[in-house]
Amino acid sequence: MLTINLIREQSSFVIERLKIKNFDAAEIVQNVLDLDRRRRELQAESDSIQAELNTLSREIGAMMKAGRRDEADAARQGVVAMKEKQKQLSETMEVVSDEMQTELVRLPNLPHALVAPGKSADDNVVVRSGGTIPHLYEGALPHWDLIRKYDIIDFDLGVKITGAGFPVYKGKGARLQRALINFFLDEGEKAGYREVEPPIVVNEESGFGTGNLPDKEGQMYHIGIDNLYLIPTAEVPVTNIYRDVILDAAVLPVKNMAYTPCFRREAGSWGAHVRGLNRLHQFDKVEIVQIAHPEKSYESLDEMVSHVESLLVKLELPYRIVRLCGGDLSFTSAMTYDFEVWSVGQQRWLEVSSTSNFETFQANRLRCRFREKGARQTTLCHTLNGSALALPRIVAALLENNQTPDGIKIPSVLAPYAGFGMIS
RNA sequence: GGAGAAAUGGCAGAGUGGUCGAUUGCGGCGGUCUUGAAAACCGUUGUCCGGGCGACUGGACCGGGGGUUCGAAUCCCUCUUUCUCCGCCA
Repeated sequence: MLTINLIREQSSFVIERLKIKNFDAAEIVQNVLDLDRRRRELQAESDSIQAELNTLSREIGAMMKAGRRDEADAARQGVVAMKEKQKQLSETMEVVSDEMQTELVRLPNLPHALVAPGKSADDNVVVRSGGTIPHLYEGALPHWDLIRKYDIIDFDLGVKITGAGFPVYKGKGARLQRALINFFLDEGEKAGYREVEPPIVVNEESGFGTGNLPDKEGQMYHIGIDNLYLIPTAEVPVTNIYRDVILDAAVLPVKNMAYTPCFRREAGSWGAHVRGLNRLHQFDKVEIVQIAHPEKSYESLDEMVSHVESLLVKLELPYRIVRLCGGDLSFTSAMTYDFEVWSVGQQRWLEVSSTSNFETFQANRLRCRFREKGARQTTLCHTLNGSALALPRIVAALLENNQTPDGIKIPSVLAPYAGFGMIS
């Protein structure tokens, strides 16, 4: 959520910047400004009547104490009408304030100045690439055939137990999952992230804090009886640790990471390009999250990008890093780098990580602030997060890219974690 | 799931209808003293929303929401959470 101050002071800038996201903000901004003005008028009036009431109440108290009953009773009569008026004003103010909030929440985050204009993923900017793309050998298979051949991931079994998009990992397939999770967590720890294990169901307020509610309501599994949501990413519980928190500037940046399963309904997004492990309803992911000083948050973003990149290098996967253009940027993000690995079996890039700076957009919803030493004022933090990494597409790429006629080779960095060097 | 008790500022813990944003202690910050530190002493120390260039100033907040009252941390209703006992249980 954008701050009301920004809109008050720089409304035309807001409208201009949002054009990069192909978002026409003019009408909403105008509504917000009107409602904000009205809200402040109502508050001024309501507050002054309340101040008067408070004074009168104190006087009545003094009269009672002094035993002047008659005067007190007379004063009491006069207060009733004022009370009614005040009540109406404050109720109206509530309504106006809620309306303003509703409008404000509809505005996406402003893209950073470096974000290029653009309509779709085609306009994203490749900033770096690495690794070598392996050549297909005769008889090479896409991963959905490889997992059958070696009997390591079973989609049919998942359908039986739950439904489509909930695979069962078996034997070395399950072991490989665990190896990747441990490898990612160990690497994260070396990079200074504290591991946390958060709840994987969250309440409404947490969903709102990170911007998943109300915007992406349909993407999450909802447990109606308890009004809780299955997390689509560890970002939600981990970032919400810092909801309603005022941090000491000296502790920034705060770095946390978590492994969790993630649940996504993916309503209406099925098709030929999402076969196999490409898109699942449940998958595993290690997420890194930083709470940063506003002046240092892009340093944090760079550091996170380097960290994610180092994982791909160690896994010996061919990758590229793209900076999303305005049209591809999410509602909440100011800048996002996507990481893609080359899938030799499918002959295309697969997104395996999305690493973003949300600046104050989430922090404003979360009321996550910090204070400089000795300062009285609090300031909104910047929040960032990134996948480091999401498992399924990494597994897909590992299987496809490392297949040989004799089996699938496990990258040397993973072998000690997996306990085997080959799936055959 | 049943019965009971509780929820107050960073923490501990007073306050049961009137000037209480809230006694006090600890912690934090600033200072005096000291070669330095500790101790001691003095001062200061919540958040949010308005108004004002500013000094400053109005309002709200004692778990959340609602009610009674001229006036609520204090009384009533409701929800949530925590603790104790019982039941069930990984």
